[in-house]
Amino acid sequence: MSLYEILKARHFIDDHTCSAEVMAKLLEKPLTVYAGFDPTAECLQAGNFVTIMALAHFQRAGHKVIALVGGATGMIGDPSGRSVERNMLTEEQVAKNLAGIKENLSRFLNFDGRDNPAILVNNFDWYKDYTLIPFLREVGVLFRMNPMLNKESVRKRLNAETDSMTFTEFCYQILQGYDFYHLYREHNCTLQIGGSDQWGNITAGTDLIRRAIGPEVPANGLTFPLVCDAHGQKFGKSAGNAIFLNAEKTSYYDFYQFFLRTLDADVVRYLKIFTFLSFERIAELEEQVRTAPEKREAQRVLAEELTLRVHGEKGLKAAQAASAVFFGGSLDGLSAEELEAIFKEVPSATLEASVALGNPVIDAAAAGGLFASKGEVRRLAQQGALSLNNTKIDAVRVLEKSDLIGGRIAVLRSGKKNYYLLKITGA
RNA sequence: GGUGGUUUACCGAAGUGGCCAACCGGGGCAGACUGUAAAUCUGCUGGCUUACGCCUUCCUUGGUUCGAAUCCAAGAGCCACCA
Repeated sequence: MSLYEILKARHFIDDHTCSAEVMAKLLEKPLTVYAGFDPTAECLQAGNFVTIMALAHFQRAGHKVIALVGGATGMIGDPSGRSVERNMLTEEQVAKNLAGIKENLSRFLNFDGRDNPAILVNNFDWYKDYTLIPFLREVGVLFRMNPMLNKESVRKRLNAETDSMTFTEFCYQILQGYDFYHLYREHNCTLQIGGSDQWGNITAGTDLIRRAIGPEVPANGLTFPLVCDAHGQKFGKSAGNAIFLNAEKTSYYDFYQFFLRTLDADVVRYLKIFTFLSFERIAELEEQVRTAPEKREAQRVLAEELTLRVHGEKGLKAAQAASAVFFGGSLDGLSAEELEAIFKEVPSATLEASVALGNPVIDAAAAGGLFASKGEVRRLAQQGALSLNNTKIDAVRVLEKSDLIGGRIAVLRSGKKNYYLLKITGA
C-alpha cells in the first residue's frame, strides 16, 4: 500500500493543495514534511494525536519529519473566545515545554535513530532576533491583503457580532506562513500537514514560498479532518478537560478510561487513526463491535494500545488494576496500602478522627473539600448517589470507626465512577 | 475621537418596580434502564446548622423608592458604524 492509500484508508486526508494524483505521486519520493504544535503546556494532549500519528506514518514511509513547536506563535496565539489574555511564555518555560513535548513525541516518532531521525525545531529561534522593520521589508511585502482577508478564519471574525479580531491575531497567518518558508530554505521542507482548521495558515505558507521563490517550487499542504465523536464533539476532551499525555496531568486510569469509553460508532475509526494495527485486525474488531458490542473488545484494544504506547507497561497495569476495582465492585480483602496505591490519583482528604468519627459522612466529605459545597453532598446523598466503601448511604449516615479500612481509610463514591478517599488520622 | 447598541448564573436567553435565587433551552451532575454504552424517562443545578427561614447574586459605584435585575446618574467592558 502506498503512503497516500494508507493515509486515505485511515481517515487522514481531508484536502490537499494539489490534486490527489499529484499528491500521491509526491509522496512516493522521500520528502521533508512538517507539522506544528502549540507549546502552551509542557505536554501534549490527545487532541494532538492525529497530527502525531500522521507524522509517524510519514516517518515510517521514509520521509523526513519535522515537528515544529511554536514558541513564538504560541505567544501571540489564536486567542479564540473572550479572554484575549495570552500568557507571554518565558524563554525558560518554552524550553521546558519543548523538552516535555519532545518526550511525548518520542513515544510515536523516532528522534534518535541513525537512519532518518525526526527533528524538533522551535520557531522562536528564528523570530527572537528578527526585528519589525526588516521583517516587514523582507517578508511583509510578499503578503497581499486580499488573500489574508479572504481567509475563512478572518472573514468569520470580521462579520461576527462579537469577538472581533485583533491585529495580532490577524498576523498569525504571516508568522505560520513564514515558518514554512523558513523550513523550506533550511531543510528543503516542501510539505506541511495539519488539521483542516490549519488550511488557511498552510496556504499562507505555500503562497509565500511560491511568491518568494517562484511558481515551480513544489510546496504543498495536506490537511486531515478534525476528529469528532459521533455527537460532533471535538475529540480529546473528557468532561470539558483535555486528556493530557503526562501522568501528572491525566492519570493512567483516566487516560485508559477515556479510550475505553469510546462510542461504538467511533471506535473503528479511532482504531484506524490512533493505532498502527493492521487493517485485518481492525476488520476483526469491527466484526466484534457488530456481533458482541457489550463486550467492548474494540474499545479495550484501543485503550490498551494507546495506554501502552504513551504510558508503557507500568502505566497500563496500573490503569487496569484501578479499573478492575472501580468496576469490579468489591473492596473486600484489600488492605489500606493496596487501596492507597489503586486510588493514588483519586481526590482525597485527610481529617482528624476526632472531628470525622461520630458525625455524618456528608459533613466529613464537605469538610474535606472533596465537593463544591455541603449542599451538593447532601443533594447527592438524597438522590442516592453516595456510597461509602461501595455501599449506598443516605444523608444522615454517621461515620463509624468500623467503616475505616485498616483503621484509617474510607472509600467514598458519588455516582458510578467518581471515587474519593477519606484518610482519617488519630483514630 | 463621534454616534448607536449591548452587559442577567457554565453557555445561550427571558424578565423592564413587589408573585425573583430569577421562565426556558443547551451543558453539567444524579437516579431508573443498560454494555463502564447509545437512546429514553425522572430529579437536581448560588450558599447556610434543610430552613414555607436567613445570607450573597442580574458589569461597577452612587441615587430614587416602603420595596430595584427592572427607574435615574456617573463610570467600566464589549460590539457596530463613522472619523
